[in-house]
Amino acid sequence: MPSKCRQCIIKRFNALKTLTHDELEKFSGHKTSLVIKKGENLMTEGNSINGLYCVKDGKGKLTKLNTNGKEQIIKFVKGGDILGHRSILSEELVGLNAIALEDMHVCFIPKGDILDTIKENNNFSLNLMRNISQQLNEANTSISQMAQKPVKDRLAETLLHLDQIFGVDSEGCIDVVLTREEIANTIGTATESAIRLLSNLKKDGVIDLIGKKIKILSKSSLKNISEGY
Amino acid sequence: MPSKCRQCIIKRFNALKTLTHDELEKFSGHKTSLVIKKGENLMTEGNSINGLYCVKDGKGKLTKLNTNGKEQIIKFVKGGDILGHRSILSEELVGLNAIALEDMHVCFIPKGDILDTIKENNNFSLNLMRNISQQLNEANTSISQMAQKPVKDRLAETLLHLDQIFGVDSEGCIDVVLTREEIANTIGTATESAIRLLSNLKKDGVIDLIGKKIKILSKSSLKNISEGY
DNA sequence: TTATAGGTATGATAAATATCATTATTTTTA
DNA sequence: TAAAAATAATGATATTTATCATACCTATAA
Repeated sequence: MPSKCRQCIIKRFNALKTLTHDELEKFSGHKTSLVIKKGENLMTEGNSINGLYCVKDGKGKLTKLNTNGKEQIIKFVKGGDILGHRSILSEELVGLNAIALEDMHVCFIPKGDILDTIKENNNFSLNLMRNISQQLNEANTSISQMAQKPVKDRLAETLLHLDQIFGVDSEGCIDVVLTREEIANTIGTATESAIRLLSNLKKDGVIDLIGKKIKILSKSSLKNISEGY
Repeated sequence: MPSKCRQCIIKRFNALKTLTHDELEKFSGHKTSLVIKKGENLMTEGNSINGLYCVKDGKGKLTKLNTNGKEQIIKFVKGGDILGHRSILSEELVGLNAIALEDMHVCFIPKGDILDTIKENNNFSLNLMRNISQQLNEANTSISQMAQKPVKDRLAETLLHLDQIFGVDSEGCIDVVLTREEIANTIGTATESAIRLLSNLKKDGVIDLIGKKIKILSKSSLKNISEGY
């Protein structure tokens, strides 16, 4: 049985925090809870959806398939993130794939409820807008880095970014499991190149590699590398 | 003397089209008209502003300065574009430089008026959100292309994009004057590489180079090249 | 357990791209 | 207008990155 939105801890971390008691009750009544198994798609490029997804827990990746068939990872998501905002603004199709990196719990809130709330609750609109706007800002930074930084710098940048998003586990490793290919698809390089550069960073004592897990040994070194030193 | 917002043709092309007669009158009364000379900054990375800019005419570029001091062009702007939305959503600093590629006429509308309108006019909010959301979508596509396409493909893509944004002049050339360095800073490559690739495209009869101006001779060829063929 | 597959690692080589150098051309300034 | 500065073009070379080949793990299933 799905829990109440009012009791959901996640609502504190996103635009939902501006909702009134009544608005939360309405969402609760209309929402659908779903489980996305590791490897499954929550959203698929080119499909249409009719509402917002609110991620309760689990980790995922947002990807784009290139004309050459290669996957580009655009962004990582986790609990508290809201997906599918484009569907409530226009009839346009979904632009990205959302794929679970581990089992995810997600709530789906239908478009109608969201649009009603946008009309009635000004703070909700502003928060949603702020969220999209911040994503745009991050995307712009990303464009600049992809265009101008060499692969080594982008890898360093990405490791710091993953650390910041997902934190570390009890062993001090970045708390997300990615294949080398996924790392390569994030920084935009060949898998072999990503592997080679990771090995170099390990040889230089900047990181440690424990199976697929990555442990950052020196953030300051990574920061320097990411800036070209 | 500044003209009335109500009479401004530009308002038809952006979120301002949703404004009521009274709202337009209010904007008219509070707005500032300004002229940005070629090469001058309308916004500067790291500064703060307190309102929205609405571009009446003229062309500009949005850029980001990298840690290595290199300019990355993120987006081109022209009449009808709205800049500075982040300033009305949060106190955060401007993330991009807006620089005039030719003399621009711009109106500045103070934050207060915009926020009032967002509260009162739901369609205005939705349109603004839609605008930002579309920019995010374009940015995501851009990340993917920067990360995965070779320079030649990105150049072809960019030429088609410039044609689409700015159209052509009476001679059939893309109607914007960019230096080779600016083209290089758009696609993320060295100026010499951009020059070389442009020369190749000319040799292959895909484009013509007339001074700084570029004339597309075969859109379909460019499209193919942009997709890796 | 052994086979099998998917992922990781590393070397050799090829291709793409940057850098440096030099000359031409255009634009700006005095 | 001539001189200076900025931009454009092109060659030679160095560096970065991709591709191909192969070997090595590690998890999973027969």
